[in-house]
Amino acid sequence: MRRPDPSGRPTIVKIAAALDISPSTVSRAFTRPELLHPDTVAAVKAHALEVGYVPNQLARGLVSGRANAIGIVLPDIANPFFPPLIRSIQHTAHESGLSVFIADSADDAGREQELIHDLGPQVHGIINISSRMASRDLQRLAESHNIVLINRDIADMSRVLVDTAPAIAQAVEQLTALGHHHLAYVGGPKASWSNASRSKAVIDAGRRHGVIVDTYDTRLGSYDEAWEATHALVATGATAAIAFDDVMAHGLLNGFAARGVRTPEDISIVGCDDTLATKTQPELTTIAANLDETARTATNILLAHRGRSRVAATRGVQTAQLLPGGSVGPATAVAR
Amino acid sequence: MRRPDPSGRPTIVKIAAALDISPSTVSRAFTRPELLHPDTVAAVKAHALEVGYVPNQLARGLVSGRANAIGIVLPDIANPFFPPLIRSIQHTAHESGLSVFIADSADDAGREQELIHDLGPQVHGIINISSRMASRDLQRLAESHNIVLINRDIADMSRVLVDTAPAIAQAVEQLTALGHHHLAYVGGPKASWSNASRSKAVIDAGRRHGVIVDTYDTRLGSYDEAWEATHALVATGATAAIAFDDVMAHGLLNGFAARGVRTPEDISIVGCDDTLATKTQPELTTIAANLDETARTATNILLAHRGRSRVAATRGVQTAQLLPGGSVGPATAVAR
DNA sequence: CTGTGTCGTGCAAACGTTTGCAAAAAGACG
DNA sequence: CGTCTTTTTGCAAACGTTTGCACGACACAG
Repeated sequence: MRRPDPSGRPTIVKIAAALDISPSTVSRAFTRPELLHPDTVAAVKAHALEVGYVPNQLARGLVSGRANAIGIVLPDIANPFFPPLIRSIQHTAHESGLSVFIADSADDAGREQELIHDLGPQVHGIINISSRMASRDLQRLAESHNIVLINRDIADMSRVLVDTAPAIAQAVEQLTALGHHHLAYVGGPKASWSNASRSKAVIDAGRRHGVIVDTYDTRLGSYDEAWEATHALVATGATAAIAFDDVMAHGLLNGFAARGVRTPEDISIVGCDDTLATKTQPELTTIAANLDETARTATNILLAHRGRSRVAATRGVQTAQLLPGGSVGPATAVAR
Repeated sequence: MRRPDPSGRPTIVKIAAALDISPSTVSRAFTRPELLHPDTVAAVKAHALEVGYVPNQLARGLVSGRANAIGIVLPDIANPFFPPLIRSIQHTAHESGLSVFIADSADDAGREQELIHDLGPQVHGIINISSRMASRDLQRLAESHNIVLINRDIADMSRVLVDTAPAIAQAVEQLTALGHHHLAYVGGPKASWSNASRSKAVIDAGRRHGVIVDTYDTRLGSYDEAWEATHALVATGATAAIAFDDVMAHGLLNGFAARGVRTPEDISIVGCDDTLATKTQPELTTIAANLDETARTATNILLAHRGRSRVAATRGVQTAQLLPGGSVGPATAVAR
């Protein structure tokens, strides 16, 4: 057969030959050293280091049935909410010797499904963040894949959720106390669980405090859409806006500013996810949880089941906190 | 041996058995359909679709010597410069049926080396963005790996560079024409080629136009460092600042604002990379290239050599453009 | 008909590991 | 020193593909 480069990468077999022992022994020196004589392990490791041996994960995964890798599937890498999660997942996985695939579905549920499907055989499992897929499609995929969801709540599937409801309730309460009687929720991506859950939290809290809550839906939840929404918002008389995330809050901030509406004097703004809160002027009041922990939890759910056939359904909840900034102030009369 | 689930994923062998043909034929139906009778191909594909067959990339990569995957290694996923590149690389790779590994080195050259080393056997090649490694270490790695660098210029290695020098020269010229005689360059990450090259471009252009150029070095090139730098900057009498990137430009903008220095009335600011230019107030004047194309070029260099043993050294250059915003204005006398 | 191609398919080896089982070596004990 | 354990090692099969080679079938020319 093909012999690409005769002196290719060192393999277990070559090391075994050089040391005049069996390949199994070399293999075990790395995977089950406690089974071997310490001297043997030392000799193997020394030689391996010398020749620069790196275990071939493909062969490893092939025989053991599952690769030493996990996948991340998400709607849009460029959304600042995701990169910190990715980083944290990758670091956690790396500690266990796993590599990480990344796949961006461009906000397309069909593509998302395809990516999970294609990634399936080469990974131990997949962390699917802010999935846009239909629940039944996810459940079907979960029959043949280890899937852990982040910010998507589906019964019988493993998931880690950031619960923003308490902090949103707190924000609404504070706004009410400051004299705001008319709030607006500026919504994010349609198919997003986070959006549905935040929207509901604002409406519920508004109802409890007897204030008006308008809801502005957007398609993608982008900065530009939020910017544009300010046009409609100024006309309603709302004195405070809660945005789906910080990117949109930022869009509101700048959109209002462009229309001569000052924050927080004329309008109060609350963001979410703390992706750029301290970088705006004024600094955003926002709502956020510890994403590092969210990511680690999700990754560990996946890793806990290495070897086991199926990941048992788990539900992890992370509670977000209200982080006061300078974008909230007392209500004032506004042109309506 | 281990038989985890008797009726596991469909394989080529099972399909072959079901259709009463040889596994080779099934394999060829996917990889070399032109060798087969069209009817055979159709039958195989139909059956494969029905049972939900997905080729096992591990086995595939094992026998063919290289995996159907590439890796991305970079210093910090959370830096907004990278995600668009990642997305573009992943999409391009996906079109060729390749998956993408992501690895974040946390700005640590040692870790970067380790990640490339570990990823090596499971990928066809690695795109190393803004590498922090020493040149000789990279060159040594390149002996045993297909590596394409982005924003790192090393002879005899494949690389794609964003050339900001012409646009920086143009910016300096414009600033000079507006009466600025004292510029500052606020530098980014120490080990970054982009930083070295931008710094040099500012200094060279300043010299040509006979203006003073101060250089402020930072360790990481962060927003906060830029913010802090404004303290020192206001004392020097510089009337314009060119920042390593938009994140730092943003830090300058807000840092100056906090000190009562207005942009562009009191200070002009030029950013780089166009990661958030339109989202600041005023909008940043910035310098940027088409990252999509950069990413695609790098990916294609890697893909062009599938099967070939080694990727030939290539040098691609993308020229960045000056994008006028509202953060540059005429020079005014400033307290010095 | 026989010889020569061409096309479609099958055989079997190989890729680099892991791992169940069994054999060999080394200690323990009387 | 035998015998019995325990520790350490080796053998060989298996994972799911790809691919060099060869064989059979069929077509067409001579």
